[in-house]
Order: sequence, then C-alpha cells, then structure tokens
Amino acid sequence: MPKPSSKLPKQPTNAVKSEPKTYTFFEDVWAVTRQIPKGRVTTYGAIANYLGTKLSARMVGWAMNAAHTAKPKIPAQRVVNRNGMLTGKMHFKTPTLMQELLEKDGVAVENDTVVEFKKLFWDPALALAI
DNA sequence: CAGATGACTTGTG
DNA sequence: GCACAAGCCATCT
Repeated sequence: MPKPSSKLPKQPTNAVKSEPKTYTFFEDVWAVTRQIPKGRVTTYGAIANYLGTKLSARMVGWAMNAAHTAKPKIPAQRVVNRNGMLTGKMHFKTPTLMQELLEKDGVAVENDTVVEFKKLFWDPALALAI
C-alpha cells in the first residue's frame, strides 16, 4: 500500500549538527548502550538516570525503537526493564532473538528474564563515572 | 494544534 | 505481593 516512507522517527536530514534538541537524546542512549560490557545488562531507568531524565525512562525505550534504524547495531538486548525482564524482545526481528543474543553474550535468560540480573547489572553512571 | 501511544518507573490501595 | 493509577517526554495520527 502506498505508504512512501516516514515510518522512521524523522529521518535526520540535518542530523544533530544543526539543531541538537532531540536527536542528542537518541545518540546518547545509543552511546551508552554500546558501552555496555559484554555479558552485562542495564535498565532503561539507569540509562535515563545517567542522561538526567530518569523520570522519562520511556524515552529510552523510544530511543531503542530508533536503534533499529541506527547505523551500527545497537545491543538493545542488553537493555532490559527494572525487573530484568526482556520487555522489548517483541520488537526484535524475532521475539527470541533478544534472548539468543543475551545467551550468546553469556547472560543466562529464563522465562524472558535475566538470571541473576542483579549481579549482571551494569550502571552507566558508575562505569562512566559521570 | 490536540489527542493518543509507548521497549518505563514509582507510589498507593 | 499484586493491581491500578499517575508522571515523564518525544513521536505519531
């Protein structure tokens, strides 16, 4: 059906160099997500907190949605909700892909939840030391 | 321009 | 401990 485009979150014609008002947020989230060590996981709240918008953890989720369109692959599988549950798995190409990737990283996943999530939790604020 | 949605989090009942 | 509601901000309709 004729839906030309505009499915992505605003194609950045001018990118972030012109008016970095919103895309900065996405890039920040992606940057943090990429810095997540292998075998570790973090939460939307932690990233949001690091960015200073802990009250808007939802926006982090939106950034992950945009991560699909990001050039380099974003290890969004390492980002889970506060319960350690793979809430965003359904947004992957396949619902099981997220778990597969996590297990490949060495993270045990059971019942769509990261096992010993507390132990594997990685806080960007601590790693990046602000 | 206004209303609705969302890969969340926290608080109260 | 579980269920419902409010808050947050950007994007979509």
